[in-house]
Amino acid sequence: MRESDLEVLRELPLFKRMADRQLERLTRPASLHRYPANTLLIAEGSRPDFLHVLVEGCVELFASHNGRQTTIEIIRPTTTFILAAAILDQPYLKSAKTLLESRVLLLPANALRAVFREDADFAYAVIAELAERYRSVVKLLKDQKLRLTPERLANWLLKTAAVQNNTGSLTLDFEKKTLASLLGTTPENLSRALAQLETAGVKTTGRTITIANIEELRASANPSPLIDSSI
Amino acid sequence: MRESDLEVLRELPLFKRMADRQLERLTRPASLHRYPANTLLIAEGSRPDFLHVLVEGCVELFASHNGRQTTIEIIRPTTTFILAAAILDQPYLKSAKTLLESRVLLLPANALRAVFREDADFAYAVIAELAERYRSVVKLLKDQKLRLTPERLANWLLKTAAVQNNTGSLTLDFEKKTLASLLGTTPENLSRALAQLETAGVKTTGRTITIANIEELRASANPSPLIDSSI
DNA sequence: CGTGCCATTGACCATTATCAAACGACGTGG
DNA sequence: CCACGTCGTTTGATAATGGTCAATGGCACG
Repeated sequence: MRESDLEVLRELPLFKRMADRQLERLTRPASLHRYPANTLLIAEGSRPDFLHVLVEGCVELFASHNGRQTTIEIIRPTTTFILAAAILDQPYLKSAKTLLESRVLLLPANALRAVFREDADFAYAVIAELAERYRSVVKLLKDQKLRLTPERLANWLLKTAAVQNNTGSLTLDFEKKTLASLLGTTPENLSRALAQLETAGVKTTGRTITIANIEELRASANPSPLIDSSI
Repeated sequence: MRESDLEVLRELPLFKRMADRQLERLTRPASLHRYPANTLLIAEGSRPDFLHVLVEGCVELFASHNGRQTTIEIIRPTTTFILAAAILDQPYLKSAKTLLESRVLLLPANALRAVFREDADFAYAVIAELAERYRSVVKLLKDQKLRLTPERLANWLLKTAAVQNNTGSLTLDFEKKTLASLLGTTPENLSRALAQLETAGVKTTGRTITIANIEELRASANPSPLIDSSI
């Protein structure tokens, strides 16, 4: 592992306050990999050998059942993923694949489980991380059950535009069908939902979407901190 | 707090291995309450002062937005609820109300946060609990996004019948409209979904539902351990 | 310069929600 | 003990939402 990667790890809330000795114990057997876009990293149902940390790129978490498939989350650096499965040593509930060329750090799950039994600060960081993840999935479930597709889209646009820049424009760096699946709909209906939002000042040209008037869109999206906040 | 209630607490995975001294510190300021059915215990958006433990009865966790409302979970004894909010000291994402007369133990959230910083066993138990909760919400989200209403109902029936007894009959102890909301549909459509499952041997009389042939229902429900298992 | 896949559009169908009405269980008060 | 009202459930009719199928155009990549 390169020194610069170790620094990246140190920046994560999960590892920020960890004792040097413990961090070394975790990172010594770790390895950093580079994957091209559209590489399957994890297959739903398999056993978790590693905690994954996305260092660079973009990863989609998705699940399949009965011939259907849905996107659960899209992960950005720097984030750990599939923490719960690694901790419990239970089969992955989601598959993971790269959407862009990505660098991923693999930390052996057994080292992880050993370390947080000995490092109270780390144990607390894991608690905080899991609690936040829990809340974010609850928000996804509320979004799905309490909103119609155009509302989900409008709120997603507001959130994403706010993260990318604050000028009210955003650019997708993955396919629209992936966004459709994330929103719980089909590519066809995403197209229609985007067309429908034109009346609220949303203009789509290829992968770039501009929001003419953020306040106007916000009024129709009706965002709620109990569904849309990142915390 | 009565001695018998303390024993109940000790049975929970969360408190099983906790040091006596720490448990006492947590339970000294705790209080046990009895609530009639249909009592609001927690309002979405408010601040978490207590970790709740359902000791007896039945509690519904639900969320509202934009005039809509949906049930997230139905909790049975003995279970803690709204753990993540209490740990992070963040606003509740869900409301909670009793569906039956219930007894609920309230543990002050600040005592909770103090204790798991000092008791490694407890910290680990919290980690395991949160990881399991996280996985169970992911399963709910998959259920919602990957299945149609009759499939969700069929799988819910199989799970619930297995928990209640193994004879293939089950009795609801709450209203059908609550089940409808849990399944992400309306009472009208739940009625129709139940009628539809009659062809698979499901017979509804009032609040009692009998499954003539479990294997036949299972074939049409297509359950998956990655969505339906309780672990 | 094809070939293949994504995105869009239109037509159609499936699923689900809403509205309305009727029925029945339950509890209250006469 | 019965009449009545309330509310949950069911059923039917209708509307809205979303999914599927098919066709087209565009763009990237070989």
